[in-house]
Amino acid sequence: MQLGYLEKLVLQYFWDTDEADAKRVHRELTDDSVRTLNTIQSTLDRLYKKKLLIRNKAGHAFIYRAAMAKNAFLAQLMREVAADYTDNEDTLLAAFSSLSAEMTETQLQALASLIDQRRASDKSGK
Amino acid sequence: MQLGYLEKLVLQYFWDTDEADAKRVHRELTDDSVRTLNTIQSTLDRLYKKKLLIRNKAGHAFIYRAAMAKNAFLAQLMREVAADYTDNEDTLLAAFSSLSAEMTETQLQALASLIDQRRASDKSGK
DNA sequence: GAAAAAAACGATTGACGATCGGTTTTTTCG
DNA sequence: CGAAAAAACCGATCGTCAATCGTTTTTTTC
Repeated sequence: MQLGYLEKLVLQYFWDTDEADAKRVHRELTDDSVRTLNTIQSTLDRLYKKKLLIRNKAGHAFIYRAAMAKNAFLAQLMREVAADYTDNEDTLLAAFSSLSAEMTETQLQALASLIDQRRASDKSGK
Repeated sequence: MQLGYLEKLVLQYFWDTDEADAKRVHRELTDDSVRTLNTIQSTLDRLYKKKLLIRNKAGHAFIYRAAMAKNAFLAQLMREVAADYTDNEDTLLAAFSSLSAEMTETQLQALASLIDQRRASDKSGK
């Protein structure tokens, strides 16, 4: 999923803000009037068509909100990236391996405990 | 680092093949004559300018080779992606967290041991 | 030095994001 | 209801960038 500058900006906006209509996004995201409301509208529509935003017609205008959590999106994105360069199925591990190759001991430690946590909660949550 | 279809294809080629000149890449990567040697040359040049390929003039022609290992490249790519959507500095952890959220217990286990390994070798290697 | 090979230059085409102007549809309200 | 305001929709333009080659220039090689 390849996004442009403004698309990223708007998407990030919705990770901080629960929901908003075009007008609000425009007001809160664009300092002066560098961009028309129309531009924001187009961007919202593009993001909607890409399934990155959800929208509901609330009376008059569309109210948008993020279709998925930031973390889920990041994960998807990274899986895509990895898949783009790796034939085999276990992309995820390959990706992790690549990344961990450049982590410091401290980071590795943090990561290890993060994994422990996840595993523990998976077990109890099941 | 945004790459096009052919660029990816060529880059992957160099992860399998130590070195090659344009002619060889063309011969081995393009079935019929869907593409001109010239097209390959342009692509090689673009990848070179993007620092993804190294080249040396060996007598007559340029000999290209991958500038970095596949894993290092993947890692860089993912760090970029993560940085694109995360303000804070600890992008790497955020990325990992996102990805691990969708891993199975088995994968988590594999990852955990992978990390142990890395930490162990870091310690002994120092 | 002339032919052959490779590199460099640059033009064209096709995607796609950003940006709006204009038009149509929907709402609102006096 | 009917007009004005708001929002959605349509589609055009511009900029960037990959893909693809033709052409020209530079190097090599005999």
